[in-house]
Amino acid sequence: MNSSVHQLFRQQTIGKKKRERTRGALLDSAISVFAKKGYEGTRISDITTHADVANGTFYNYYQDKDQLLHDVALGLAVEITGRINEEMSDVTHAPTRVALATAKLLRTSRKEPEWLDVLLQGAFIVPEVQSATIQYLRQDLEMGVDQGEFNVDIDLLLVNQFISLIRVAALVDPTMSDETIENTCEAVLRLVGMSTANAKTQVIAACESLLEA
Amino acid sequence: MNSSVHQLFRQQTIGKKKRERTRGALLDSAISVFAKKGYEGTRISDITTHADVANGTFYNYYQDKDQLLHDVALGLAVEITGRINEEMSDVTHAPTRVALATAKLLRTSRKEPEWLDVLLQGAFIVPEVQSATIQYLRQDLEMGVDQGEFNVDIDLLLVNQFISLIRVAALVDPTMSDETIENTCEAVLRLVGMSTANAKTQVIAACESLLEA
DNA sequence: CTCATTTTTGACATATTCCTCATTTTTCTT
DNA sequence: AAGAAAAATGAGGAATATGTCAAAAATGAG
Repeated sequence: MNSSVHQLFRQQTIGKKKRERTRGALLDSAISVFAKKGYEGTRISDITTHADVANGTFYNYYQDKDQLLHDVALGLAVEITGRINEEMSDVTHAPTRVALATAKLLRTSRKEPEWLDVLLQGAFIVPEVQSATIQYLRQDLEMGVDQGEFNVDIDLLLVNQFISLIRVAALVDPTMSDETIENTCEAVLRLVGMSTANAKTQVIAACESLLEA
Repeated sequence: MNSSVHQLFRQQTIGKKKRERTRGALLDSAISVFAKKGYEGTRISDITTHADVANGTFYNYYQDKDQLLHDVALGLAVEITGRINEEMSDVTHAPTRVALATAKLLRTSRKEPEWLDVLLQGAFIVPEVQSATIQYLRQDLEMGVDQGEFNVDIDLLLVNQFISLIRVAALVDPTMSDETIENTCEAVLRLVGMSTANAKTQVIAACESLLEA
C-alpha cells in the first residue's frame, strides 16, 4: 500500500524524528481512506494497512477516529486556506477575491480531489474545522457588502450555503472541469446578490488572472 | 420503543394484511433511526428494536440496509413532492412556484424534521430517489427560464446546488424558523438569477399566500 | 559503535454486528 | 373454532472490528 500521490503531511515531517514521520504517514493515509470510504465507513485497520504499519501503531498516536479526523481536516484547512489567502494578498476587490478563492479552491480539488473531500467532511463534523474553514470566507463576504458589491445579509446560513455550493461541485463533477469551476464561481456570486451578468464578468476576469499565474 | 410521532407508512397500511403492517412499522422506524444516527451509523438492530420486532424479522422483508433506504426515501419522495405539487396545481408563475415549493418543503421539515433529513440522505445515495426528487424541480426551473424570470442555465449542477441549499437550511437550523425559511427561499431565487430585491418580493408574496392556506 | 530509549509489532481477548433457521406464535380463511 | 399458512422469534455461529500489551525491533544521542 501507501500508493498515495500526495504527501502533504509526510512532506511536512521530513527530517523530523521517527515519531513525527509515522504520524505524517497516518495522516496522509487517512486522507486517502476517508476520501474513498467516507469517515463513517472507514475502519482503523483500513488506515494502518494503507500506511504500512501494524494495527497497534494507530493507538500510539490517536485514541480514536475522531481525533484523527480532527487533525487531518484541520491540517488541510490550514494548508489550503493559508495557501490561497497568501496568493491573494494583493487583491482588494471583494468580488474578485471571492471568485478567485473559489476558483483556486476548486483547482486544488482537481489536482488533489481527496483534499477538498476530506476537508469538507471535517467541516461538517468537527466544529473547529468549520471555524477554520469559514474564517477567511466571512471576511471577504463582509468586505463585499462594505464595498457595495454584495447585496445580502452575511450570517451563518449564508456562509454554509456558500460552502455547500463548493461541496456540490466536487460531488457532481469529481474531475472538476473548467466549466464546473466557472459555473460554481458564478453561482456563489449570484448567491451573494450579484446579477447573472455581473457575476459572469467577474468570473471571466478572475479566471483570466488565474491562467497568467 | 416505537415512540415516533409520525406514522407515514403505517398509516398507509391500516386495514392491510399483517405483512404490510409490519413492513410499515419497519419503514417508519427506519425514518427515525436514519434521521438520528445517519444511514452509515445505523445498525439493523437499531431499526428492529425501534419497531418492536425481533432481530430476525428484518430479514423477512429486506436483504440489507440499502434496500430499506431505497424504499423509505423513495416513499418519502413520492409523498412529499406529490403533496406539494398538488397544492400548487393552479400556480403558473415560475418564481412563485419555486418560492412556494421551497417554503412548503421547509415547512414540512419543521413539522417532520426526520422526513426531509432521510429524503435528502436517500437523494445523495440512491439514484432513483435523486431522480424522483429532481423531477418537479427541473420542470419549474425550465418554466422560469421560458418565462424570462430565471436568468441561468439549467443543468445537473444547478439542480444539485438547489437541493444543497435546502439541505443546508435543515442543517444550520433544525427548528426551521420562519427566518430560515425566508432566507433560503430568497437564496434559491438568487441562485437562479433573480436580483436580491426581486427575490425578496417574490418570497414575501409566496409566504403570504402560505399563511392563508 | 553502543545501548538506553523510543517505537513498532501482531497475536489475542473483548466487543459488535450480521445473518440463518428450527421452532413457536399469530393470522385469518373457511 | 379449527387448522393450514403466514409471520415472528431469538439463540447462536460466522464475520468483522476494537483495543491491549509483552516482546521485538529500530532509532539516534553520545
